[in-house]
Amino acid sequence: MTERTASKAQAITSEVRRRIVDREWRQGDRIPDEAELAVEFGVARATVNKALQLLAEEGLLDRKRRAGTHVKVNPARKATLTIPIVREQIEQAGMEYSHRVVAQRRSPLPAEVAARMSLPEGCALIHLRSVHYGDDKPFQAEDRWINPAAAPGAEAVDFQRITANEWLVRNFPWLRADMAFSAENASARDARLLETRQGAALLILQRTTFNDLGAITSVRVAFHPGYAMIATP
Amino acid sequence: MTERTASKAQAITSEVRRRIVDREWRQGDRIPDEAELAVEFGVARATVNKALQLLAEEGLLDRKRRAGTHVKVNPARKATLTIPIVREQIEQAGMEYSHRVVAQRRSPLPAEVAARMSLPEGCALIHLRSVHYGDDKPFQAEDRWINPAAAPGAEAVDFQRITANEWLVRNFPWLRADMAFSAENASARDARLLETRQGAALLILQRTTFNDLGAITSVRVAFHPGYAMIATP
DNA sequence: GGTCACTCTATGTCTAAACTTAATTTATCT
DNA sequence: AGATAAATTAAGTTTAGACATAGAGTGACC
Repeated sequence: MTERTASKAQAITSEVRRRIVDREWRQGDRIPDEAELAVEFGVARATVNKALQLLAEEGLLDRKRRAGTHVKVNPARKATLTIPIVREQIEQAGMEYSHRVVAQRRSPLPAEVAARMSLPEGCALIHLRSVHYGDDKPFQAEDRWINPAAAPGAEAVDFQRITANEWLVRNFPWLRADMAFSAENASARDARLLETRQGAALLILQRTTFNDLGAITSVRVAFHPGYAMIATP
Repeated sequence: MTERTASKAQAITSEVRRRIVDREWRQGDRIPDEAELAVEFGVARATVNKALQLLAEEGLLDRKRRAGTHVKVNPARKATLTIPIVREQIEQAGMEYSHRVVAQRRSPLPAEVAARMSLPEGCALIHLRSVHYGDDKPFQAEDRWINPAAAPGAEAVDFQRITANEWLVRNFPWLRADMAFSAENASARDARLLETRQGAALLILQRTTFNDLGAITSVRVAFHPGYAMIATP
């Protein structure tokens, strides 16, 4: 517990984590209860509680009333992905951002997208295809459907001036989102937009967001070949 | 605030989230301070604090001492990925799990992996290649390097009986992990192991874990074509 | 042996109060 | 005006105490 700037709760978190990593407390072991640890560390029980809840969220501990706190046997730990705004991501990498809207029109919703958005097939949404560039090299190609019923005002926006992502994120916070990563071989269109060869392996991010009015938008983002999405634990 | 089983803090979290989503509190707005909200909701300030900290972690609020709490302008929200144990994932999908160790031997570490593990190039680690099957269809192929210096006992384990992932996860909790998703065209070996065609787009998960003794393991997991990794917000 | 009700305990949650700290605002001085 | 110091504010953290609640353990009863 030799943290410097950390709070007491954080110091306890680190110390307990250390005991687990150093196997002083083995997988499956029951650890001392909050009251005992509070005495050991010389803090209030609420502080120990905060520390242990953190580790439970992290996936290292199992906590149950009356049964006590146990070190997880199979710590299925989590990784968090921060999905940044493309422009910020590119600018942060020291490149110059630009983007191009390839197509913007009202179109009937294809079945596959309709299912993801829980909307009837064929209903007319805004369909937007655009490419984002860093230093004029294609960075990602997005294929997006926007539901004006959940995002009123979307019809009137000029998505050449502000990207759809930015406009939506700034104006329509979502309540729920579905998200999935996969890989696809570049189609002829993907290859053309990303200036790569057809068949190249592309990382695909598929995301649909909802507010209380229904699906806001569903987007398929294709990253340029070789791109890696970093996750932090 | 009409939650049923929720705690007061959670009820406040939901209510504040609703006000943001419904744009009663717009992006950039300063919201009432903790003391005011405590009065409005009839709870202690600590309870409001807990609720707002949750929303700040969620990425919806910006909180600064003295400056107050503001609705984030660009809510760059996070998604969490739970990396499950393959066997559990396959069994949960109702399939029968099996796996095959393709190769297990001590080999000198290639430069690329050495860099990821912060170990000297050419130092001899355990190199393991295996394939995991669901109902005898290849599900993922892994290429793993294990550092016995950080995971003592690894040399003696029979990875045919227990998968490396399970053994490591059960015995060596990590402190830090690097993780990245990308897409690659299947190499001849990938194609053979995953029973697909060469060049098929594969989702690749690259992960390296560390404890206080250094890098434990570095693994490249190639998923079968078409696999999608789901993230929850 | 199995079922039921009861007890007990460790965690979950909340409160009121106090103190700490970062950051802004205001006042003061040059 | 500009720089510097002091006051103020809102969040951050901790505490002691209280009560709620899930769920494991116990024992009575059939």
